[in-house]
Amino acid sequence: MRPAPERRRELLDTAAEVFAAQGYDATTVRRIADAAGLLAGSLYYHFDSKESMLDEILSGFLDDLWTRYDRVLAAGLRPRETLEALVTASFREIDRHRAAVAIYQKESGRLRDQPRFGYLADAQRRFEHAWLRTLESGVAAGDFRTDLDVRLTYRFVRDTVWVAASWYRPGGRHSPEEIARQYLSMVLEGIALRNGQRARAHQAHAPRTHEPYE
Amino acid sequence: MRPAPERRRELLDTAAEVFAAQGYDATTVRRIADAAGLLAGSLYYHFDSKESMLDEILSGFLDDLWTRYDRVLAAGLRPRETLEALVTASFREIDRHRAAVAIYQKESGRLRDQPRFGYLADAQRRFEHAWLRTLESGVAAGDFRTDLDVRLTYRFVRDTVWVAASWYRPGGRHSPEEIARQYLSMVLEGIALRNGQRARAHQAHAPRTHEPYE
Amino acid sequence: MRPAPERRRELLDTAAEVFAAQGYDATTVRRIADAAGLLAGSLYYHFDSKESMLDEILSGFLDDLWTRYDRVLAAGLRPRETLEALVTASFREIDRHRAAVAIYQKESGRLRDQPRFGYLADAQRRFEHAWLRTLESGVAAGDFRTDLDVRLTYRFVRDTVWVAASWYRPGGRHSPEEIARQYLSMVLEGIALRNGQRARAHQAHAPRTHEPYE
Amino acid sequence: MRPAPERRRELLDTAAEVFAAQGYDATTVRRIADAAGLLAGSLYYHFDSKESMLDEILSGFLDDLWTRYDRVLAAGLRPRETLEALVTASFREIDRHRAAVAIYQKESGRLRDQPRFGYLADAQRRFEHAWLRTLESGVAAGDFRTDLDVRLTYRFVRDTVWVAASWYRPGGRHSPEEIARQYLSMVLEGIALRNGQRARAHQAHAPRTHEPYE
DNA sequence: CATGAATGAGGGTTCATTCAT
DNA sequence: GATGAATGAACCCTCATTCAT
Repeated sequence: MRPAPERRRELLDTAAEVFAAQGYDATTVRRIADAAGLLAGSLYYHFDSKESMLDEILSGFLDDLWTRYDRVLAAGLRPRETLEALVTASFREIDRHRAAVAIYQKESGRLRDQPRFGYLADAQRRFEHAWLRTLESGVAAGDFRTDLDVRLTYRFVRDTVWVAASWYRPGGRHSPEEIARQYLSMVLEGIALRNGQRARAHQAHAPRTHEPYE
Repeated sequence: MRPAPERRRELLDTAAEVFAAQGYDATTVRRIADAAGLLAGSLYYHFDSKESMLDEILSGFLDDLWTRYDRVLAAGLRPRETLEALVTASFREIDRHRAAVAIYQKESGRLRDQPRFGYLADAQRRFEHAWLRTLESGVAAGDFRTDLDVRLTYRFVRDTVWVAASWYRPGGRHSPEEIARQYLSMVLEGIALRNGQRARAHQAHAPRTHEPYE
Repeated sequence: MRPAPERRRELLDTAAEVFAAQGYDATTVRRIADAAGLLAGSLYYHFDSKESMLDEILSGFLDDLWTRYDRVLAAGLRPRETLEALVTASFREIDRHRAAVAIYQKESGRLRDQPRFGYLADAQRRFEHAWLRTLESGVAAGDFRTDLDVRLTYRFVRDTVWVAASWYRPGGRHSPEEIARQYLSMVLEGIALRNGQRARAHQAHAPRTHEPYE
Repeated sequence: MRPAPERRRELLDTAAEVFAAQGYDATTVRRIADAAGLLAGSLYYHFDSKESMLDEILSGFLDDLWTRYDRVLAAGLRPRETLEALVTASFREIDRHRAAVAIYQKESGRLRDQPRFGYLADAQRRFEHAWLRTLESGVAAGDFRTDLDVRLTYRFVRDTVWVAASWYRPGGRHSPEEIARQYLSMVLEGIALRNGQRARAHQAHAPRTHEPYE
């Protein structure tokens, strides 16, 4: 078994694309091989199994994601800034790992229960913890509204961000940062127009002056 | 013919539950049969195929949904009220058809291309049209912010609502109306705290005095 | 279990028709039931199994056939007259039991080996014996050519007659007797034109003056 | 790609043998696989479906057959010689494609209606046309008797030849040419003994001096 | 590294048959 | 006599996986 990590990456990217488009179960190993330009059996020189491809795709994505999240969480920002930073990091991750995110969205619910994919449940717990802490300390700090159910808010923000992977196409009109900004504006300020909204809204569009993470 | 349609409904509900939990492709017909307490082959007395079960589940849900949406859209409400009504109707639909909504979320992307499921693409177009019109006339009427990309807003609102099906459990702590109210409050006002927020937020919780639709 | 032998016969005729058209294995019990205007399960009030229908159809036909053949064979005719009588009896049987004959042609080869259908092998042996004896004594008596392989001739005559069931339609242009006459003329005299042929051929068409059998 | 086509041919021959013995519908894919010495699923590496095996078997046979028939029909022989040549070609084809012919006999009636096997109906029409023309011009030329119904004669000759596939075993006592000769003798001259028959019959057995076709 | 051919487990589906009503 | 619903065995076919070349 030689190295050739680039070929591996290539094949993995192809697989991720097909998994994302067809769903993991509906994807045959042959379809991946077709897309990659070799025969089904040949994939087994590079990977142990179809499942291990999925595994590698998902864990690769989560590793990247946590690297960034951890940097944000360790930066000691104020709650609202933390939230903004996490959302922005998420959209950047969607940009880099679109297929993996889409797969994660669709399949993680069921995979979580299998021992091999236990790390998905772990990741979810860490997500929940990070977000809840951020929101709760934001409420305590007067950054966020106090009248909302925090769990509901958590789900709202979380889902709101990740589903974007289902329609986002890298290289499209909006950069990930631009999308993050608009999403943050909606999540934080709402979509309803109010007195003085225009001023605040304009702020939301203003170029960020610092980007402490990544 | 006697109580045939009820049995059909029973089996369909069981199937929907399993499809939602495992994904359509990962679900074997035997598993559905197990859950329903009969043998795999017996399902074919009631249905033509696994696919036709899926079809019936999805189209049943969409029919119900459009019945309600159409009532709302025909009511001649102001844009913001229309949006509130649509979101509320959606959460009620999630409450009644949780499994179907979850399936729709996960599978419709891929099914859309098959002739048999062409109605999924149609439905999506009608959704888009209804929502975009509501948002655009809301912007024109001064109900909604003018600085947001309308398509982005559309996706934001749409996804935000429907993903809820992935965690919602009927009969849980919050009624669909209660969840709708909190979501609407977040979507419309945002989660950030501002001057005078408390008053408005309180309003969001106030009991609705009229429910013109459904 | 009450009598109702007419219903039985009706159903059996329907079954025979479908078996003949589709082949026994390709015929589903449900198709027979459809054609007979009842539900598949209801057939089992009348018959033990699909196979027993087939059995009854085939043995019914063979019983009839042997009744006639035996009468012919017992009549003490000269070999050539015996042959003519057997062929004529066969075409009459094709007329009365067209479907059964067609089924017999297609399926008997395979059924013969099953214990339940052992009588098919018996029948074939009796056929062979009757025909070979007729042909051999015909050769000895100077009725038939001496230069032909008798077994080959037997197969030639036998098949030549029975395959007709595959295209024969009762109530068509030609009566069974008419067809028998033409076939006999071809089998006995050949299709080639020869000196004095016209006279003999005409004879073949002449009305039979006696019909000792049937 | 190396010796792939040979394996295909091997498997196809095996399948044809089993189809011929058991009937297409009564034959399970597994049985074919058993006879070929591999597992049922492995057949699908070589063929799309059970039906496509049948298709290939039948169309392969018909292609071969028409190649020979066309050569005969294009040779410009006299009607009687044409008939002799066609019958001889048929028996040679039975020798080479015994199983396929038997399958054709048993199944073509039902298959004809399926779009995929439409070529069976075409073939039948071409057969009919070729034979009828030969017989009719033979009648006109004084080769064949004028007192016979031509359609009946056509069926007589056609069936007479092809059913032989149900009992013929390649490598048996008689060569296909020998069988053809005896059949032709019976069909043309009849089996009845007549004045001067012996001379003509002897001719029928005489070695052919020329074989212009094949 | 890749191919071609095969394996073996299972999946969707069909269908003869049963039986309470 | 017939129906509606179910059984259970088997069938065709798919697909992840293996392995000699």
